Amino acid sequence: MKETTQILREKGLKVTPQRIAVYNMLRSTTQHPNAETIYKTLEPANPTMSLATVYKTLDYFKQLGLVQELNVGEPSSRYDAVMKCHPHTVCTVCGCVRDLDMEELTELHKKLAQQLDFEVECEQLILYGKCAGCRGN
Amino acid sequence: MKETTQILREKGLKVTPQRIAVYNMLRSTTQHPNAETIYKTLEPANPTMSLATVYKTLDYFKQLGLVQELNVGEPSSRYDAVMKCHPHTVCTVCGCVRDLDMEELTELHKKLAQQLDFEVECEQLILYGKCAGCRGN
DNA sequence: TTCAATGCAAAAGTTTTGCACCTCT
DNA sequence: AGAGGTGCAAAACTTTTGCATTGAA
Repeated sequence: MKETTQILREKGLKVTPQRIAVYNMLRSTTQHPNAETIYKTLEPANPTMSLATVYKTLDYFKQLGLVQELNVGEPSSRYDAVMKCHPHTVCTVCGCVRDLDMEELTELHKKLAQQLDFEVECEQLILYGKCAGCRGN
Repeated sequence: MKETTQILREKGLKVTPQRIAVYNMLRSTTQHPNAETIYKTLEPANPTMSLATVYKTLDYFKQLGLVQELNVGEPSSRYDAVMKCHPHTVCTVCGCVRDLDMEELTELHKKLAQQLDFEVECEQLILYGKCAGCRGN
């Protein structure tokens, strides 16, 4: 996996501990955390970090194509370092968000969209329901 | 089309001019307005209406299954009186939100989700891109 | 050294809440 | 008459912004 430092530099960003921390966290989790969660997770190890910087950092990352923002209907946005448009599941009980990875969808949707006179740039499918864990209880 | 008054009554809601106005508006538009837009649209004809009431009304409607909330990544939520889970297109230029209606998707997604140990209750597909109008310019 | 990033605090925007008054039933 | 709804204002919450200080190059 490419060094975080190198990736930031390639995007023309100054490399700061805060930016490294945010990007590393997003790369190493599949949980799609929101800004608040990112802040609370990183704060113990980076005591000077501020929430405003997390927001500013996420905004830069988003504009430079390092992360994507994901809104599943909660009040706050989640963030994902996987840049490819892809479907998600959202558990209606615990709220967990998971990735799906299915090529089939993409092809089908593009074909369908062609019939609609709408030029698809990105697609997001969200399946709301109960995850395996919450169904068991 | 069923009377708005009757529908509200069946849900156990008191029938007020504000509730009638909000529900009628949502039923008669395909634009998926947000609370602010609903308020501004209705305010001229209902001068005493307040934004807080629009929010409270939408919240009741949502919980009683009269409308669904739709979040396409904007800061504010949009609302739709079509209750069936269905896909949308979002124009990245003008921001317009349109419904798609394609049965195919539902079937495919349910089949795919079965493989995932995830019980699908509702699905939302959002295609981001350029609408016909914005592509022309 | 210089320019950009950070952190703080204040502000902005959306949504919720408390409460006195009003209105539907 | 009574339960519940409305409107107003204040509050809550997420996100953005301004600015003085700090830090990367």
